[in-house]
Amino acid sequence: MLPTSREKILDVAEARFAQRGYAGVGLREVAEAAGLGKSSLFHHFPSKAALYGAVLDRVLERIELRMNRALEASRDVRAQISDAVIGLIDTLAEDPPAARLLLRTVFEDDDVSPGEAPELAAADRRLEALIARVARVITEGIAAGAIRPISVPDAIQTLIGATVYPFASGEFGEKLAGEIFSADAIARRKREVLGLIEHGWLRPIPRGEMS
Amino acid sequence: MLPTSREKILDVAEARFAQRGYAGVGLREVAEAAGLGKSSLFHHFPSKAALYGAVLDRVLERIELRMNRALEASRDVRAQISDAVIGLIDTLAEDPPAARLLLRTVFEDDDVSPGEAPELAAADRRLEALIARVARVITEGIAAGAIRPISVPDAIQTLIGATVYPFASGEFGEKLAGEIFSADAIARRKREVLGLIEHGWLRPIPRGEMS
DNA sequence: GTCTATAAGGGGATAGAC
DNA sequence: GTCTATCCCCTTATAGAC
Repeated sequence: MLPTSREKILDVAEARFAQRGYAGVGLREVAEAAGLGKSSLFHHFPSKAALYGAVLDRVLERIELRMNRALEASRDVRAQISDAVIGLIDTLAEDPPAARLLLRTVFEDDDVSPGEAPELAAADRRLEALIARVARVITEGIAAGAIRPISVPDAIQTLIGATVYPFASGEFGEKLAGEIFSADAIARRKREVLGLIEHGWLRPIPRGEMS
Repeated sequence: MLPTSREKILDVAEARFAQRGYAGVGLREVAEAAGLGKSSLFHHFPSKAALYGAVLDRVLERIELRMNRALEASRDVRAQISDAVIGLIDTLAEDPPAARLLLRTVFEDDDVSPGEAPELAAADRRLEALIARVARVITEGIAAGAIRPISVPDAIQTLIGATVYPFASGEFGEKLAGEIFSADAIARRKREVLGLIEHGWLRPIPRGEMS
């Protein structure tokens, strides 16, 4: 079960783009790591932007698959959100370059704008649909009284920051909190986000101790 | 009060590095935007890494100044954390490229490792001291019973993700939640983070409604 | 302190042989 | 589908005139 040439290229490119960014990666480097000459890359992908788009769309597809499963269930809103967070964290943990690639993509909106390649436009649509779905669930949760009346877009931004960023934080994160992708760190991240959503950080003030 | 040549260069470089990243920015672009020829840049900064380090250290200095003021006060731990969050958000809001520059720096640990230039090493030390200070406050808060027994490093990662990332999210963030640096958006971000710390997202279940 | 000129190398992308 | 060779542009950095 050797990977096809195309998948091998995508694997290599995902790791390189995540580590060094769009501008920092040369196609020569990608091609040779995949066992090809530089020019042969252009037979599989017509441009650097198209390659990046294909890498990005594949990552988003994996996340979409897992999160949609959590959000499809017609259960309690709390459980939907919890499972979506768990699904997102698990996907990011199984594909270490993914988190950094996603955040880099957000930052590099010049080089990887949807107009640069059709693959980038496809990834853009996929992400937009996923976010719309999460927004709908939170909005319904507020309407049903299960969630405080928070700002939904701001809540989604917090969710991204609290789940995606730590898995993208590399050496900095490891120095701060130890191995990022260890089973323990993954479990701690789930507890951190779920606990924060449910209770916040502060300890409830026991009855009779109100000042 | 025209900026000195050095400060003008730093202003231009901060904006460019934040927008396109370390590898994506050419010194020619920076020099000409600052009104110099490319080679003249090397008179002020001996290398690209040194310039980046100077930019980064200046950003961290501003953040340190504001956060230390919030953390120095010998008040209630809750107030220290709230004021530190508010100070961090205000600093990021007053210096729009800062958030993106900081997160890019975390990601680009290859190009901007402390060994590349003394300015980068200085920035590294500054950041380390700031984080240690925040960690101390949270740890004391837990010991005093004001904060739930959370993992301190994970809490700091969440704090970074929930405060820095949204101000770095650029076009993506604007599409999701509107203008990032409007007074309203800044106020909403403060409410979001402080509310999350204090209560979480979920609505407390009213008495007698426990299932 | 700024400039021109140059060095030495890498970038993305294309043409055409095999 | 992979290769070699090539095009043209940009990169960091240095040398030396003014």
